[in-house]
Amino acid sequence: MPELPEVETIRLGLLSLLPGRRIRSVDIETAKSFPNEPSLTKAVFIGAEVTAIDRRGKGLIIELSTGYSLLVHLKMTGQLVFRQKQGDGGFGGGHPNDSLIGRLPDRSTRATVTFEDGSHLFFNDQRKFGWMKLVQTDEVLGEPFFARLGPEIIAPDLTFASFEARLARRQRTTIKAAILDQSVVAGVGNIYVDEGLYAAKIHPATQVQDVSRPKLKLLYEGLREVMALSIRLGGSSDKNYVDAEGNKGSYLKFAKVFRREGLPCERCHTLIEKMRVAGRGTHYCPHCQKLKRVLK
DNA sequence: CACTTGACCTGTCCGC
DNA sequence: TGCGGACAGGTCAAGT
Repeated sequence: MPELPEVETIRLGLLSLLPGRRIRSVDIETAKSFPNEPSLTKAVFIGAEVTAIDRRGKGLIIELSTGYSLLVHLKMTGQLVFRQKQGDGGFGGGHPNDSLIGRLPDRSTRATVTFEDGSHLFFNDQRKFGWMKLVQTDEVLGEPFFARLGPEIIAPDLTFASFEARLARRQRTTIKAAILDQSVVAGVGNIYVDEGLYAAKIHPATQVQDVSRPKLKLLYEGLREVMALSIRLGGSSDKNYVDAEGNKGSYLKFAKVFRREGLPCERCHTLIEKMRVAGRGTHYCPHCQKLKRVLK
């Protein structure tokens, strides 16, 4: 899915589009994608006004005037796309190559929210891993997904000392697996963990306990910089990701290793390689990111 | 307990 | 062209 920068880009888009709009109806095509009881949906969703849009880790929180919030997790292939009117093609904005999708709803549309003014919010999700669910606003952070999350990797008050201390809970696994663990820090996924490890010159399969303190500091700084840059660029569009208006993000043009296997490293010109770490496709420079093991 | 591996789905791409 | 298998931005339950 969308990782933190993609979800944040969607949040910013929705923030300029949804607050103040009142929900007229919802059309659920795939029950798995929006499994709330119809009676609850009718009571707290239909007729509600959107009051705020928040984000925690890779999860979105659409706050409603009824004291409930619509939580959304896009997982791997989810999209939340707003259209003023049904049938808008999405190709008319002057950026014809920036849109991945045409008329909506389409084959991957799992639910459609219609507002009083006739505009729509489409929840598309090819693989059906994503979900939307209604929860009382004051209980959102107690939801299992949110309750487990560590601090935001981009939080201004996340210090290096805190980052290091949280990683210490995962000494005997790979640094890549530890960073992907959302309970350690929230928001980093498979693209940005590879980019951050490249920035810090750490081999992704290094045991956490074998990463030196200076390198850990570089990783902390690298992850935060990469996230900030990607938010500025509207995120990464590899396949499915689009923002709230259906447009792609451009971060991948600046990626140093992700999906660049076989291409030269910008630092040393060694060819980028791909391997499997923590069950995920992993991109790295075999020269800049050497595997080091501390023998005891 | 800490850690790893499948499962959840659909679609696409690659080798035979 | 068809078919099988691997793989895809994420989590979670069930294994060891």
